Amino acid sequence: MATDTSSNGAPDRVSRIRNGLLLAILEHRLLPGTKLGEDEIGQIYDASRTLVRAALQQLAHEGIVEIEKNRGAFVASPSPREARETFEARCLIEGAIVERAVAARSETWRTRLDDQLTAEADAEARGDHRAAIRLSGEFHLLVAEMADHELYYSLLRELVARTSLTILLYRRHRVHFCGVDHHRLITDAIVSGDAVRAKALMIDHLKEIEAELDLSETEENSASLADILQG
Amino acid sequence: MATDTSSNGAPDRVSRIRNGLLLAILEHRLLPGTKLGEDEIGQIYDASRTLVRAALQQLAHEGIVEIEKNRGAFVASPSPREARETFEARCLIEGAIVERAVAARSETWRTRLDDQLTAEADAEARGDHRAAIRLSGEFHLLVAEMADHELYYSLLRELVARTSLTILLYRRHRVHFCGVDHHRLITDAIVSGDAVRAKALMIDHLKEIEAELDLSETEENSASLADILQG
DNA sequence: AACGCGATTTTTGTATACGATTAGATTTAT
DNA sequence: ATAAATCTAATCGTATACAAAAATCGCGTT
Repeated sequence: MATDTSSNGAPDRVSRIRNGLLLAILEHRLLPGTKLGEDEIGQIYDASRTLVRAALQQLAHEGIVEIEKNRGAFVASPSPREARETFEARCLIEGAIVERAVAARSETWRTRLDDQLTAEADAEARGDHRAAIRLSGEFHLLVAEMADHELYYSLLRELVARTSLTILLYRRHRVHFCGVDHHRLITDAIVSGDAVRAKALMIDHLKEIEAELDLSETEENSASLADILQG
Repeated sequence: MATDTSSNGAPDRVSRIRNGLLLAILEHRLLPGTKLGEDEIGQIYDASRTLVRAALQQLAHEGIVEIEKNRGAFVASPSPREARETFEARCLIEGAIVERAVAARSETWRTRLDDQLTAEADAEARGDHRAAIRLSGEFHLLVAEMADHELYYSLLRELVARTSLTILLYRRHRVHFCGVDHHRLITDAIVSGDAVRAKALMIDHLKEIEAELDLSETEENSASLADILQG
């Protein structure tokens, strides 16, 4: 399941840059709002600004990076509204995905899901938060891969990345139960063929993550600033 | 509801190129498979290849243009599989959209929907197929705008564009009932507040369009070519 | 010491140049 | 005459150069 644009084996240079940045964002090594200077990135990956720009524009279209005209690219900071919309879309799409995943269940997939859960548990057990947060997203993508629906898969990949940023910005408590146990339950329902239960569990799982966030409207800072200082 | 990337009033040059190409594709003036040479487009819009490339890459990410390495950009030709996935995704997303649209109904929106239907009927009446096909898609986008969900809106915009290409490639009969009457029924259900009926009508409408297409697997041309010539 | 203004430096936007790849035409050999 | 091979023209991939905008710093004023 290559993430490169062109499906030939050649991992073109812009995909290398894109994937490097994406991984750093997904693992929370690059935080929302971080400036992504073209020259700076170019030096790191030994590429010209032309290629860096292409990579940044791809990420911008995926909603993971924001480009401000004449100011440059930054790691995106989804607004509370965008966050809510992302979760709503995920419930909708992942609901459809699990139904398809149940239909596609097999021994092979059971093994892959098990391996995934093991990897997640391992990362959490040894306190590797960066791997844990990344693997947590990868579970959802694995289910999407099962569903054998290219469009749903690519949509979800973007949504998962945005969710990662959202959690970082809005979570209430420092630690976040990445939900390996939830993932376990969902997996059980899928492999046992219980589509209704699997769907319900998946949606509950997503809603629970959303509930752990504080998405109250901090109405666009600047506008409220006057009110706050007046009150 | 600007379609430009940067939401400031300045319609940057790459958006102009992008929108020009998109409109031509949506109105079926550019057909699937058409080569989109960088220099050629650059001369038309009086822009350098740098800007043209940016526009083409945007359209590629939206699935409306396909870029083949070292060969250039072409108007996309969705495969039957991609076509089916597009329709499935539209049913899912537009189902959610109409429910939200019903919740948002008002006199103002009733008027805008009416105007839209009038414009569609007009275009069909005077035989302006290009406008008709474009307006037909715009109806769905208007409902999405009602739903007040930025993410759903932008997803649907891509799906509608892909649908336009799909219809052109796979429709059975030359003429296609663009479905102003369907749109009328959906509108009635929305303004009357009948969410269940509106959703059912919308999904039926989409399934009917899909049913008018011939999406049988014509197995990837090249692979079958050998078989055909041997037989 | 704080603020505002202007020069300098950095960074982005766009065009263009050059090497690499592909497609098409012409030639050559079977 | 057909098919393979080679050459040529057109097109893409990438780097770089230059212009324009923004950010930074330093200076002088209050």
